[in-house]
Amino acid sequence: MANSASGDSVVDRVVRVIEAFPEGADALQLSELAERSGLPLSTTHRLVRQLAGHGLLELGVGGNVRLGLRFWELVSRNSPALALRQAAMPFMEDIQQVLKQNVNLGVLEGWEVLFVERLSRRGSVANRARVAGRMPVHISSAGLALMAHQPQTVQAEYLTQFHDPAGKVTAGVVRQMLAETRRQGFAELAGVVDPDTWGIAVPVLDGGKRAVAALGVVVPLAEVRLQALVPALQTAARGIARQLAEPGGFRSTESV
Amino acid sequence: MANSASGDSVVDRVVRVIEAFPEGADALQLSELAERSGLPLSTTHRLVRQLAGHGLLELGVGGNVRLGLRFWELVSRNSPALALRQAAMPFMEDIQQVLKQNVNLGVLEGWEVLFVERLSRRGSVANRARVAGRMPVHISSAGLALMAHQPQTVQAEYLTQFHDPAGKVTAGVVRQMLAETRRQGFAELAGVVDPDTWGIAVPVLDGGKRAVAALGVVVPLAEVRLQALVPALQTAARGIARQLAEPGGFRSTESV
DNA sequence: CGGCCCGTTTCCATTCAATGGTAGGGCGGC
DNA sequence: GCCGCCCTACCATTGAATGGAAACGGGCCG
Repeated sequence: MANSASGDSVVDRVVRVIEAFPEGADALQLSELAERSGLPLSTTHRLVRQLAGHGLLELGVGGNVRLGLRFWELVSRNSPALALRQAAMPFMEDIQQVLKQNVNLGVLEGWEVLFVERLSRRGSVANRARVAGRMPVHISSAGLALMAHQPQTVQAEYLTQFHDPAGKVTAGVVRQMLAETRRQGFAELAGVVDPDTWGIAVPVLDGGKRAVAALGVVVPLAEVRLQALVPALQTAARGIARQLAEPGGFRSTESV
Repeated sequence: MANSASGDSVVDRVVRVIEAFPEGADALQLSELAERSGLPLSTTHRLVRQLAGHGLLELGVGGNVRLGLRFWELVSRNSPALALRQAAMPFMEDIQQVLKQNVNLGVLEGWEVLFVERLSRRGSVANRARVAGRMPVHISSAGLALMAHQPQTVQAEYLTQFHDPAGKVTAGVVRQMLAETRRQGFAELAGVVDPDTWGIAVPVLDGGKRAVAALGVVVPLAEVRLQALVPALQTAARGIARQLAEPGGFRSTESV
């Protein structure tokens, strides 16, 4: 009953608060935030007020809280995500204008794909990928493209821990999909994400042939022209890779 | 010589650290970060390690620090910036395809414009606006469009505090520009940002005729066809406004 | 090869900021 | 009008945050 009954530091708690915002929710009640973050109401209240004081959170009328523009600004302006995005955007737009369909760009984060950018025209087919959203590796073409071009050790580790909550897919199946993806140089996933759509993705490779990102499209199942599509994607991916190689470009996560 | 010699809380310090990243810098030395944030080295080191533990920062090889993808993810996925962007993107792409030039989207933050999105084709003219970057209100067409459609009280307050560091522009001149912008319904700025470019922007108005964002383009000074351009922008701006009005849409900053 | 310099990392006694239970206030619903 | 819910404010307690100092590491120069 003193400094932190739960034994975590102030930083931990701030992170808890930020992480408590569920994806897609724009505003939360203070009490709800407290519950979600697992912190006492008093503590949450104090932290929120402090963060709001810096503009990182914005306080609405009745104690409702949302993330502030300032926070987005601070974090975005130096994020590797932005650098990657900037390098890729022109190529993504080219692809999109030719195909008139969804284009997306993802990176590997944990054992999931994190989508950094998505272009979708009105009228294009549904696309589950959301900007700053995640998807499991094994049910997204971008995920397969990324994982198939990771070092063997990483792939092995991924397959070891792999577990499908639905219990439908086994690690063996995923291994085969990865092998096939690697062999082809691109990933395809028909009707998995959505019954009527086809996902296709190619890796963006760095100097060491490691995938730092994946460039993908989602097209209607009917009109798939792989012969035209894949080369276009691969060309774009090379362009992105070249752009990244330039000074100040994006480097993949090289943690300690 | 105990808890915070400088009298600021842990939250304050975390913010200081994040803010210490200068725009565009992808990695910082720990010592540099400590100096920039004005914190003792030990403290900076401890905070950085904690944040890195949560993936918000990433530690490079020799104590160099950068923002983590996870941070971008957490902050982006619920940011009003993303909501606004999502509503605006399709319209921005339309505009861009017709004009083949830069399109940008900004909001008012403090007394500056914060650019939330920018589309730029290769080959289009230079554009100072960077995503998550800022520009002064009075030297950006987006800024004028935004400020000209704020409540009178806000405009008055802005003009009162206005001060051009270069000393060239007076508040009176800005007032006139705002009036002209308001009269016309769009802002134009020729050769100010860049000598050979023309910036044009229109406000995205909410129900109360208040500008929540500004949609702008940057075109070469030579080929300006206002008659075609402005209506196109205004149409797009209305489309964005309509999209925002939908449930879950972007609401402008309504602080306490 | 050795010494030096510079930056990162670890250690630890001091102390005040963080904590959170409790109480007050305001709004809406029954 | 009464009750319940939620935000806000208060305040004694105490352990987490602090930062100077020293150890560590590695790259450069003499």
